[in-house]
Amino acid sequence: MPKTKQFNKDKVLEVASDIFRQRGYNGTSIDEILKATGLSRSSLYDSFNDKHTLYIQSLEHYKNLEMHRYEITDDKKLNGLQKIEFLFKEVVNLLSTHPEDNGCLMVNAAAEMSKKCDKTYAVVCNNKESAEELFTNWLADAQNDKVIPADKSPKTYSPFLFNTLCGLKVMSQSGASKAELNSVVKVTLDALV
Amino acid sequence: MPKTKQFNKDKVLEVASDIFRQRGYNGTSIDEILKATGLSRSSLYDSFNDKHTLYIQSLEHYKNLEMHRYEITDDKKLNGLQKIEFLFKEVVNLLSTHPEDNGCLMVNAAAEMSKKCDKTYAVVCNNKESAEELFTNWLADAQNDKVIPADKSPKTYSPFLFNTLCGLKVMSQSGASKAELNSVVKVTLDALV
DNA sequence: AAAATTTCAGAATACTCATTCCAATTCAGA
DNA sequence: TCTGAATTGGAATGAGTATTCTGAAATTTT
Repeated sequence: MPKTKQFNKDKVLEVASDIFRQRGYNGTSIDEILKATGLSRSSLYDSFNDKHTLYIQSLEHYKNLEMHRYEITDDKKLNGLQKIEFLFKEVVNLLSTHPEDNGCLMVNAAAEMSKKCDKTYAVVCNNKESAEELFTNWLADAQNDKVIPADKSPKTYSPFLFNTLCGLKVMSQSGASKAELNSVVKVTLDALV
Repeated sequence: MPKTKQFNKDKVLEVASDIFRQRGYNGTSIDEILKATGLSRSSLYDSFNDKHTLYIQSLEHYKNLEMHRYEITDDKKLNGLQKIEFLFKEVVNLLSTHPEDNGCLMVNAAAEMSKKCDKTYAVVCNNKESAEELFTNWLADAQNDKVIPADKSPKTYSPFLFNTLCGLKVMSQSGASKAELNSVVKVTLDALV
């Protein structure tokens, strides 16, 4: 009997997370999200409760999407080190392809909200752990394949890789050129071998 | 004949930059700044024009202060590599001493405003260049003192160091422990030798 | 002490924002 | 086709915002 939902919740989160990414939590108005999603005010509040809930769900959606993009690298026939290299090249390409629109919602959320909102903090921490876990696995693979030395413990090098990744996202907002980002990646990868 | 200013502009910028650091540009209201500085509304608008101008001046003030803190390292009787190490240890201490209040205005500004405001972008870029210049000098010193190999070009390693620095500031907002930050620093420094 | 000129307090203005609410619309199932 | 529950558009609400303005208070120099 009920009328069916006229919109797809994931699509809405997709659009919303992109606006939050560009404009931040405090810089985004509900009206902007309504316009971008085409949703009615009532539908939005009915489905997502309030702006803050929508933000947290957008964060989670973004995190899942980004991690999924990263994990796709696993399907490629590459050794662990090559996977790491592939991921970093992809990130650099993404960051430098659209210089005017290349922020990262996770980094922005860490900067803007992490200290003010426990739920944001939880997602941000969770994202860090997931990414580091991925790196840890790839580093271990690389060791098994003897492409990186056995004494370079995956557990200590994975935070280093994640740190570089976060750095790149800030650098790209600070006027760094693609060449510079690539050079940072090269030095980082050299540190592994 | 005129009444003298009842407040010190630098002190106001000090307080304002700290609030902007904690709450971001869009998250900060003029009223909060008035309360924290004790200034009257009229005095603030008389001295700083508007919120946006105050923000840019706060950014510049913060940048100068941070760079000054970094440059103090130059006074110590250390070789280039030791100076780099000292700076990173200081940053890690600062980041982990007040876990609940350890953001960096420059990183936050890069995330929140860099793409939306040319003046913010200019300060953020300028900060990057100043920091990298400092690192370049220290790396060159270290090469002269033969503590790092001659083939590690300061020009390519200084962006790497700045990248690590930015990463640390994001990591500390993402639940990284002091031990983890230190470990990132150790790997970074190992990459230099 | 008076004058000159700034500082200051706070009311007033003119938004913008998140959220609520209600009436009108829509549509799956009987 | 009719019905009932959900969806929807958009007006209404109420709080918060940056900024302006006016007149009173303050203070240094003459």
